[in-house]
Amino acid sequence: MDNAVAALEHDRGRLGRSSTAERVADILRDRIAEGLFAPGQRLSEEAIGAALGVSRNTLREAFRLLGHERLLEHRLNRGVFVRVLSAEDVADVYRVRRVIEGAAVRNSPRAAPEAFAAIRETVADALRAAREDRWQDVGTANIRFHQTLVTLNGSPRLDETMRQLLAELRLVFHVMENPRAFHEPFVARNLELLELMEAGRVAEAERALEDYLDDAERLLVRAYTPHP
Amino acid sequence: MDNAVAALEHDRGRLGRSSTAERVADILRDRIAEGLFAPGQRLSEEAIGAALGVSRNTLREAFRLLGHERLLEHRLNRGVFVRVLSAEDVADVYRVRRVIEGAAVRNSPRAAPEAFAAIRETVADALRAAREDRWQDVGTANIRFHQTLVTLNGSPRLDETMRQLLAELRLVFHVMENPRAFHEPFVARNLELLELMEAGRVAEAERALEDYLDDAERLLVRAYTPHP
DNA sequence: ACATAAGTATTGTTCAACAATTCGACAAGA
DNA sequence: TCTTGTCGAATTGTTGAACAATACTTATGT
Repeated sequence: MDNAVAALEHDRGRLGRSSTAERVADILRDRIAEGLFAPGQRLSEEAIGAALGVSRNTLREAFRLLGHERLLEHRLNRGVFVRVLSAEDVADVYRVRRVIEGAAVRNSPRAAPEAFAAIRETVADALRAAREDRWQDVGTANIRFHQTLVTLNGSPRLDETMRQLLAELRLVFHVMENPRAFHEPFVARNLELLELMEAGRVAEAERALEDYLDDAERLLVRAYTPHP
Repeated sequence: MDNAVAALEHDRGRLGRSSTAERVADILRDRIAEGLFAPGQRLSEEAIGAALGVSRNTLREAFRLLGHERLLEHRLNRGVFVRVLSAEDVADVYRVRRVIEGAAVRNSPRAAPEAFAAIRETVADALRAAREDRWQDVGTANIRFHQTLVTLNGSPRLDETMRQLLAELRLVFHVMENPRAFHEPFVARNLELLELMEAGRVAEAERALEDYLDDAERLLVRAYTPHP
C-alpha cells in the first residue's frame, strides 16, 4: 500500500495545471496555430476579453505568456499582435533546428529504444494521413516527428525549446497555399532518416537531416518572398 | 551630424523597453542573481508590491515574466517562489550547454572575426579580475565568455536560450562557498579553448569544451549534494 | 497640400472588493 | 495516540471600475 501511494508521485504534475489565464492562453495558442488569427493581426483586449468572458487583467496575463512564447508581439501602448516572422526569423529557426536536431541524431546511438518506437509512430501517422488525403494532418505528423526526434537528446529543456520553435513555424506554414506539395515529399524522407538512425549509420543520418532542413527552409523562404 | 543621428539607431533597442512590469522584473532578476532572494524563498505579492510601490496586478505581470525565464516557480494559489534547481536540473542545463556550445565550437571556422575579439575581451576581463582578487568578477567574466562563445553560432535565438541557461545557473552558483576555488581554474581553460579555436583546431577545441563542461558540472553537483 | 491641433479610442496602471484555495490549529471520535 | 473533520486566518485568483498616458484619427487653419 505504501508502494501505491509512492506511485502517485508520478501524477502530481496533473494537479496544479489550471488557472484562468493559462486556459485562456491555451485557447489563443490553438487559434493562432490553426491560423484563425492571422499574423500581424491585432488582438484587442476589450473584444477578446468580452468574447471569452474574462477580465482585462486576466487576459493581459495570458498575453504575457504567449508573448514569451514568441507567438504574440507586445508593442507598448499599442497592444498585442500576432507575430509576423521575417525571412531572417525563419532562417534563425532553422539554424537552431540544425543544432538541436543534429545533436539528437548524433546522440541516437545512446538513446532509449522506446524513443525510436515513438518516432516510428509519427511516421505511421503521416503515412496513414497521406493515404487518406488529409494533408493538414500529414503536416502535423511531420511536426511531431521532429518534436519526437529531439527527445533522443534526453533533455526536457531542449524538448521545450523545440516545442516553441515549431509553434513559431506554424505561424509561417499558413503561407503555403498548397499543403500537399509542401508536406508530402517529406514523409518518405523522415522515414529514411529514422531507418538510418536505427541502423546506426549516424553520419549518413546527419547528412539526411541537413538536406531535409535545407530543402524545407528553401521552400518556406521562397513562398515567403514575393515570387521573382 | 547626419552620422551622429545614424549612430542613434544603435540605441533604439532601449527605447521601447519600458513598462513598469518589465522594470520590476529587471529589478527582481538582479536581486535573485545576486542571491538576495534565496532559492526556495517565497515572494509575497503584498510585501514586494508595497516595497516597490507597484500594484499587485503589475507585480503579477512581472512574476509571469520571470516565471517564463524559469527564475521563479509559480504554484497555483500558493504564490511564487525563487526557483530551486534539482541536481537533475543542473544536469539538464549542462546537457543543453554541451549541445549549444559544442555547435558554436564546430561553427567557429565560419564565424566572424569580430566575435573572437569579443571572446578574447572576456578572457582579459577574467585575468584582470583574478590579478586583483575579485573572484566574484572572475565568475561573471567566465559566464560572459560562454555567453559570447555562443554568438559564434550567429543565432539570436540560441543567444537568448544561453542567456536563460546561465541565469538559471546563477541560482546554483551561490552554493559554492569558495568562489575562488570554483572560478579560478577555469580562466586558463577558457583561454586555451579560445586559442584552439583561433588556430582552427576544431576537434581539439571540442574536446577541451567537453572536459570543461564535465568538470564544471561535477563540481556543481558535488557541492549540491550533502557531502559523503 | 501640409503642418498643427483637437478629439477619440486603446492600452497602462492602480485600487478595492470578493471568491477560491491553502495551511495550521484544534476539537471530536475511534 | 492517531486519524479525521472543521474552523478561521492569510494569501492568491479574478473581477470591475476608474484614471492617466499614449497612439491614432479627424478636423482646422495657413
